[in-house]
Amino acid sequence: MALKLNGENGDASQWQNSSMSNDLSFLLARVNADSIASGNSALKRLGLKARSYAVLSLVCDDLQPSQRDLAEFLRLDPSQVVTLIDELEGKQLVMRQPDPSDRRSKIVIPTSKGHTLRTEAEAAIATASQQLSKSLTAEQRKNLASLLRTLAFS
Amino acid sequence: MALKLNGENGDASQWQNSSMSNDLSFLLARVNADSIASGNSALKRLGLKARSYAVLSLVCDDLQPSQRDLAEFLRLDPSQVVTLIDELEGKQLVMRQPDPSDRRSKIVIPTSKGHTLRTEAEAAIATASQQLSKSLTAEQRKNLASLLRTLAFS
DNA sequence: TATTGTTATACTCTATAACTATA
DNA sequence: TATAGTTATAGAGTATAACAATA
Repeated sequence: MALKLNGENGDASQWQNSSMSNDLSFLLARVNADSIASGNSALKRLGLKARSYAVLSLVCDDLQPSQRDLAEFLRLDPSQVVTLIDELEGKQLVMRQPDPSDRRSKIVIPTSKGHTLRTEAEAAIATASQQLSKSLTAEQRKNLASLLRTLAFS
Repeated sequence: MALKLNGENGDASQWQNSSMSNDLSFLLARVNADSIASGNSALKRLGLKARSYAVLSLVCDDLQPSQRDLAEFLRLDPSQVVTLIDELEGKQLVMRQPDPSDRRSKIVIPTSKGHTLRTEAEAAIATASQQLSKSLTAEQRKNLASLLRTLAFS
């Protein structure tokens, strides 16, 4: 074997010489893969995934988003949002409500059950996120979130 | 419509009040989605995608990885690596070479055509990455890469 | 005519199990 | 018995086009 790999992250000292370790898109992809895996794992017992948690969480803020709004914000196709809302509505976590000012559009609002589950899910995600970024100091974590937020909303 | 959205990133001032804008996993997912889209777009004319570029780039470093090594590093299933190497080999960008010390294993090495394309692809990705992170200063960009590297290799 | 939600569909990505050849 | 690569297959995720209702 050309490369000796140890542990779940392999032999970092070998790979850190690779050109990819300076590649922002690669680093994002790899860290995101780990993040989704840890998120899905943490949310499993609640019957949610990273994706459905994001929708539920957004709906539970007081933004009253339409399905279109959710699609744009979460970088999803509108048809995917249909499926996600179907799921959450089937579990009585959210409800579709026609927008009085535009009857084509449907506003998504949370149920009390949805609010409750969201609170639990938020805690589960916080723990998973803490675990994921345990190699960073609290300040570094804040800094990382701030930089990503700038990229996300620029 | 409950939320007014303008431009490709929507109305940031509205969404930045949402709970998700503090959620590391969400921020990673969204920025990664933009990164893959811009990467794929930049690589399209070269017949590559973000994924195949990562493999080619790694192979073009002098690490002589086995397919197993690539799978572990890129967080891919070994069967996915088969497909990726098949593609790259079909385009004569890389070659499979049996490992003399373990004939079960195959080392992947670049062709000169592979090296050439990798150089072009590297430039394309650099431009796309620059574009993606144009809202950050050079120092912030370095800082972001450093933080992500810590997470990726911790 | 354009847009929202919806459905259907196909395409990509990812995960699993089984097979072969080696160790 | 265990591991690397391979194959087949199914499941999840994503993208596209078309349709009904509404603007």
